[in-house]
Amino acid sequence: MVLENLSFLRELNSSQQRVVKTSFGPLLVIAGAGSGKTKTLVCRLAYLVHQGVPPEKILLLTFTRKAAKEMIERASELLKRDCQKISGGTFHSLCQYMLRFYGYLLGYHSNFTILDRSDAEDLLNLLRNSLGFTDKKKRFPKKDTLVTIYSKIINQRKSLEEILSYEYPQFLDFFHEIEKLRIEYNNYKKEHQLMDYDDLLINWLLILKQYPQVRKEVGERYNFIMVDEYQDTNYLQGEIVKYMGEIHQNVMVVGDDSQSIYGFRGANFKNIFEFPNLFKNTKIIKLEQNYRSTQAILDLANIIISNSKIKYTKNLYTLRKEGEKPVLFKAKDEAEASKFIADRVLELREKGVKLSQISVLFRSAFHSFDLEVELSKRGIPFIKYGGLKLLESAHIKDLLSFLKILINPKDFLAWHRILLLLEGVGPKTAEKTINYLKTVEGHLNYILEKIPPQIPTKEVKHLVKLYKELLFKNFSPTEVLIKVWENYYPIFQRIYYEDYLKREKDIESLIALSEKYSSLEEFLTDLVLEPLEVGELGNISKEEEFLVLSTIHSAKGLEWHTVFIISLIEGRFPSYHSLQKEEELEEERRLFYVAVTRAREKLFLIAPTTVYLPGEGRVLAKISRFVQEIPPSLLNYYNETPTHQESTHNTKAVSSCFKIGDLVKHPHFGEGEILEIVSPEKVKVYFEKKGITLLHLKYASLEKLI
DNA sequence: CCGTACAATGTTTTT
DNA sequence: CATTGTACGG
Repeated sequence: MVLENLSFLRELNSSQQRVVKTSFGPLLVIAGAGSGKTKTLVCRLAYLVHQGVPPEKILLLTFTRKAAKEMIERASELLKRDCQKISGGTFHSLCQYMLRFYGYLLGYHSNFTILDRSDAEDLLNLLRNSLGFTDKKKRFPKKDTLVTIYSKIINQRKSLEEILSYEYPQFLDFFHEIEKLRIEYNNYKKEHQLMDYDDLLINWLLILKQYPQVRKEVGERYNFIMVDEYQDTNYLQGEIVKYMGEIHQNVMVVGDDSQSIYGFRGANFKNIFEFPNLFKNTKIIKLEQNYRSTQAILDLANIIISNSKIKYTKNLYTLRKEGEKPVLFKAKDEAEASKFIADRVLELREKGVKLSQISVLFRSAFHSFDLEVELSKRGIPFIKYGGLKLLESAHIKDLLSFLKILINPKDFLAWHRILLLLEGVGPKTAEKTINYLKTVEGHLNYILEKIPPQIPTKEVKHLVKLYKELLFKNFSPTEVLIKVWENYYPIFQRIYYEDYLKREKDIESLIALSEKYSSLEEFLTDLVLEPLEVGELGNISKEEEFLVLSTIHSAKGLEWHTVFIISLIEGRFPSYHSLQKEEELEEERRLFYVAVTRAREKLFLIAPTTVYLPGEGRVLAKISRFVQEIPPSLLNYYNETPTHQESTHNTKAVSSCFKIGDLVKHPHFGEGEILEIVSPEKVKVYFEKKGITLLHLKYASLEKLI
C-alpha cells in the first residue's frame, strides 16, 4: 500500500480519524458546528476509494447537489485520482434517478415529468376550478396554501384533519372539498406521468418497501452510503436510508441536533436518535472540537443553545484564542443599520478582508431589501442567496413551457400555460382546446395539425411553424431555447410591457446556463431539482469578489471571516409565525445558533429599533429575545443610543387587551393613552414625549397601566 | 368569453 | 407590494 497518499489523515484529530477509518457497519457521527465535518467526510470518501472501493459503489447524499459535487472534487484532489464516479446528490435527485429505472413497477414511464412547486400550484388551480370549488361564498384556501397542506400531510405524516385543526382551523369547513381535491390531484398526477417533490420520495420508498429484489439490486449497486446533514432529513428519508442499506449495513450518517432548521418541511432531528434503532450495532462518534470560531464567538453560541429548553448532545470547545467580543448595534432604523454595515464592510476591505469573506445573514429574504439599496448606492457588489427562485418567475415558466411540450407533448399543464399566452385565448378556450387535444394521439407534429381553428390567431401559426422547425432539425438545448425565445419575444413584450427589460436579463441567464447541457431533458430536470436563484447567474465572472447576502437557511454549512446578523427584533427573528408555538420557537433559536456559528473572527448583531411597514409607516420594534438573554459581559455595545431599558416583560400584547382611553407604557416613549384600535394588531397612541403614533403590537411592546 | 381596471388581502424558511 | 378576486366594457 502506498502510504504517502494517505498523508491527509495526519491532519485529522483522533475522533475524525476514527470516523474515516470506520468503513464497515452503521456509523452515526454527531458533529458540532465548525468541527471539521466536511473535511472528515471528504477524507472518508478518499479513504474508501484508496482502500479499493470502486467510486461508483459509493453513494453520497447531501443537502444540495453543489455540496456533493464539491466534496467529490476535494476527494479527487486529495487522492490525485478521479472520484467523479461517486454518486452524489440530494435525496430528491437520487429518487428521481432511481424512479427512472424502477418507476415502471408503479406504472410510471422513464420520462415522467417532475412538478416544481409552481407547477403543482397551477395544477391544483386547474383542478379546483374544474371541481367548482371556486365560486363559494366563503374563501377556499389559495393554491399555495393547498400545496403546503398536502405536503405537510406527507412529510409530517399527519392526517388532513390534524393539519387543518392545528394550523388552519379557518379551513375546517372545507375539509371534504380539500380532501376531494387532494384525491383528484393524486389521480391526475398518476394518469399524466407527473410527480411532485413529495412523490419522488414516496414512490421510491414504496418500491423499496414492496420489492425485496429491488432492495437487493440497489444494495449491490451502492455498497457504501453516506448521508450529510442527517438532522434535516424527515421520516421518509430515514426509511429510504434504512432500506437502501439493508443488505450491507454500510451506512454512515452525520448530523447535529442543535442545527436542525427544516422542521417546517417535516425534518426531525430525532431521526438522529432513531438511527441506532434502524441499524443494529451502530457505532457513535462525536466531533466536539470547533476549529472555526474564536472563543468569544463560541461563548455566545453556547449560551444561545444552553438557554434552550431542549437538551442537546454536545458541548463545543475550541483551542483558538479569545478573539474580539461580538458587537451589538442598536440602530435607529433600518437605514442606519444598512449604513453601519456598508461602513464596516468598506473598513474591513481596507484591512484586506475579501468581500467574499464577509456575509450578512437574515431570517427572511425581504429583511435585506433596505441593505440592498444601500449597497447598490455605494457600489459594493453583492450576491444574494435565498428568496425568489428564478424558476418561479412567470416569464421563465412561460419559456420553459414551450420546451416541456417538445419533450412531452402530453404535458397539458404546459399546453395550458402556452395557450393562455396567446391573444384572444382565455381560460375557457384553453380548457376546450386541451380537452380536444387529449383525444389526439400521436407525435407533436400531428397534434399541432389538430389545434382547433377556434383560435385564428397569427401566434398559433407562428407556433406551429416553430415546432415544425424544432422537430425536424437536431438543435442543441441552447439553440432550441434561442428559437423559442425569438418566437416568445413579441408575446413577452406585450404581457410584461411594464418591466420586460428587467425580466429579459433572467432569460439571458437561462440561455447562458443551457450551454452546459447536451440534452433538453437533463436541462429541465436539473432546473427543477436544483432551482436557480434570481441573479445567481447574472454575475458570471467567478473571479470577482462579492459580499454575500443570504438567508440563514441558505447559509447552512458555510463560513465567513465576518458575519453580520440583521433584523434581530421580535417578529422578524424570531419570526412572528413561530411566536405562539414552543417547538417552532426552539427552531428559531437553533437558526440563530446556526447563524452565529458561521463566523470565524468577527460577529455583528444588528437590531433596528424602528422598522418601516408598508402602509403603516414607521413602527417601533422590540429587540429579539435571543439577544436580550445574552449576558452583557459577552458583548461589546456599539454606540449605544440613549434609550431606556427594554421592557423585561415577555407578555405578548394584543389589542384585545386594550380599549380606547387605556393608559399604557412604552419602553421608549414612556406613558401614553390609547386613542384608537385600528386593527387587532395595531393601535394609535398619544405619547407626551412623541405625540400621536401608530404602533404595531407585533413589534412594539406595550404595557397596560392599571 | 376575453382583457383590463380596481379592490382586497396577507406576507418564512426549501427540495 | 405583489398576487388574487371581482366588476364591467368590448
